[in-house]
Amino acid sequence: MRRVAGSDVYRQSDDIQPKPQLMPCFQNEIQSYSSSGCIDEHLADPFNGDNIMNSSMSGPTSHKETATEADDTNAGDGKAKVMVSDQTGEELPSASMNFFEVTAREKETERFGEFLQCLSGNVDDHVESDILGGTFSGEQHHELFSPQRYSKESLGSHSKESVKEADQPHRGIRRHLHFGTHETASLCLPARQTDFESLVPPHVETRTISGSWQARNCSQTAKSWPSFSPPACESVRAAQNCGNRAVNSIVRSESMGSESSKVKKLGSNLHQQEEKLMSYGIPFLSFYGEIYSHLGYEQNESQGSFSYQSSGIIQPPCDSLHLIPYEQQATLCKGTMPSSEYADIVELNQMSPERNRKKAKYTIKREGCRRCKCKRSRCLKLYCECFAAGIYCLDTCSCENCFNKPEYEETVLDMRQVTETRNPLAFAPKVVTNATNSPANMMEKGSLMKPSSSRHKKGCNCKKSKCSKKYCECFQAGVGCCNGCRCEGCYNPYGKKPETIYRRSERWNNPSQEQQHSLLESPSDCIKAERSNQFSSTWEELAGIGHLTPPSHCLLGAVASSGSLNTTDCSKKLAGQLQQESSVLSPSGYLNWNHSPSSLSPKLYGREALHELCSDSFFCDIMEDATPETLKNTCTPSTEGVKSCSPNQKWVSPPKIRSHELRSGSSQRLRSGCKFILQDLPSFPPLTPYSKSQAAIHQNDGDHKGSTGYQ
DNA sequence: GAGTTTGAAACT
DNA sequence: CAGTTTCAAACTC
Repeated sequence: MRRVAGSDVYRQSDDIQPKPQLMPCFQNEIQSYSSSGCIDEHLADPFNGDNIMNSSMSGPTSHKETATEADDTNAGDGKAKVMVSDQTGEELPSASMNFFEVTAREKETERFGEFLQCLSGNVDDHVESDILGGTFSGEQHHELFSPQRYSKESLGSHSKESVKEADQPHRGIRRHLHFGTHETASLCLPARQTDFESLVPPHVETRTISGSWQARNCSQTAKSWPSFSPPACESVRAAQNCGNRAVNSIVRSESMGSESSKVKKLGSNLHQQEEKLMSYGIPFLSFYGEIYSHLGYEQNESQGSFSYQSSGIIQPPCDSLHLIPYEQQATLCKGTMPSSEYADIVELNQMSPERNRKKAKYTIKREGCRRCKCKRSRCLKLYCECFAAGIYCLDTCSCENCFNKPEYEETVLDMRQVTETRNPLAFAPKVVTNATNSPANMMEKGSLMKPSSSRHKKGCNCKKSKCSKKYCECFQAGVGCCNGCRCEGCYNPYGKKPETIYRRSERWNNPSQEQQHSLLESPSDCIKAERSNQFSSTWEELAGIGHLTPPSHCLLGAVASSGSLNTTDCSKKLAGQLQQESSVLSPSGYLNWNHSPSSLSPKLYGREALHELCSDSFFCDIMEDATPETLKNTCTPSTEGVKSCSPNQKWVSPPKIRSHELRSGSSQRLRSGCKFILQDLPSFPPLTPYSKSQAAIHQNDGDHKGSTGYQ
């Protein structure tokens, strides 16, 4: 019997019923200002119920109808029940929604004025007074520690609070800043986007913020929402987006036009305020990031450069889709080119003029219509490109019964959690990129943006497409197939799957390994043996460092990569060594960290995750070219040129480690793995200055000792 | 635009 | 963990 369409979604998430949230989203506003070109519109535009409904219920799907219905209802009694029906006509549990009432709207407008005031220089007053004054009440404290509740309240009950707090002018903002102040102490950034959204009054769309949940999550430690590595943090995809930007720059420059100066101005102001906020540990990134990304785009695209001019606090938005405003998601999504659209562009440059034209037409066509078209998944499963990418669906999507919208934030978050429970790396970047790519490498194989050493994290499993069509994830991502792929008859133009597994094993330069492999009869045996050997350890040992900030994450990754170490002791030793090495690798203390901190939450990462993270493609193939010369010269014996453990190799590791490694047949592989992890994890934008980060780590260590951090 | 193919994701 | 089903994108016509 055929299952009722979409029923699984509800089965899975009985508690995850769509929870329409009425707070209009800033992101939508950004989206609209971009098109209209003026952010001031939002500031000046008084509360507009229609807008709210339209924005919160926007979408090409049935929600629009729902919105209309709700709006009508709203006109009657100020409340609306949104009945969301799925395809089968089955009525979803409705969510009763309290809409903002007129007085509340006015107050919210006032609050937004305060918000703006904060942005223009008074933020620290609020924060400081709270910090110094110790104004945490028990209730507030509870709220701070109850993201779930807070999240609901921040939206569902926001209107009530608006009224209730109407005569407490600063409370709204201050209360939310408490979050930040508290975090200053605990370094637990808000676990929900709504926490930060709450900084923005309801009539200001926070969709930019909420839509970039991944952005904020990137700034979070592992304690917070676990899912973030979305393409948001997907450096490769971001790189593709950079490519997209090149294509879309004209569009954007036209759409933004003279308004860019306003955005710049606001961005500048925000930058200043962010620095203040950041000094208190308040995550201002999301909001700022959106603005900044606008600036970045404009600046760099006009210069024809893909590089970003960092503020010094935030790394190039180019590195992460999450920093791309919702509007720009739309723009990008017009060519969302999840993976290889950019490759199409690259391809354009290489093709004959005639084919170029044809391809260009194709690309443009795709740019105009690209987004998901989900019908049954409600955009809450990985089938959905948007969901999988960690972004909300846009109006440009053609999906039906879409719940991947800011107004269903909790549903989305819950589903992400469910998805991550199933596969902790579900939202991790599908393509891992060598962080050390030189421009030359970037140009290699005709790929402008796609480093030659990029590999699909998991590898494809193509049977019929020969990896030469977009059915193939590797091809789609514009990367070559690797040993991690299980494809058959690979003909990936970006790089065929290496012929034998054994050849790869030689790279480990481990005599014992080679010997071991020589005993294996088939490639599959090699795979199994190698994998089991490589990844026999688990991350349980590492549970204590899951919430550490990048440098420690690096260590975590490095240790994790040392899968062949089977004893905790060894891991500890290695950790010690790696800690030293890490300082070499990244003087700044910011090691490239590709996966979201939350994604690396030890609780979620078991053997499987480790296995996946350290998949062959992730590990083996890139290793050679992933290692920078400095490392090769110092502690990397794992080049082709060094077939075995050379006594002449100069190791930078402490003698005790070396002695251990000399005893260990997998020492070199370990090192290689470690280096690889350290190097290849895509850049994770340092969200705070190093000094702050270090202080944070220090503080965090104290605060979180004995805690796995993740909840 | 409809129908088919394909392979990932989800499910059993 | 393997086999099956579901799903949506990619592709073809």
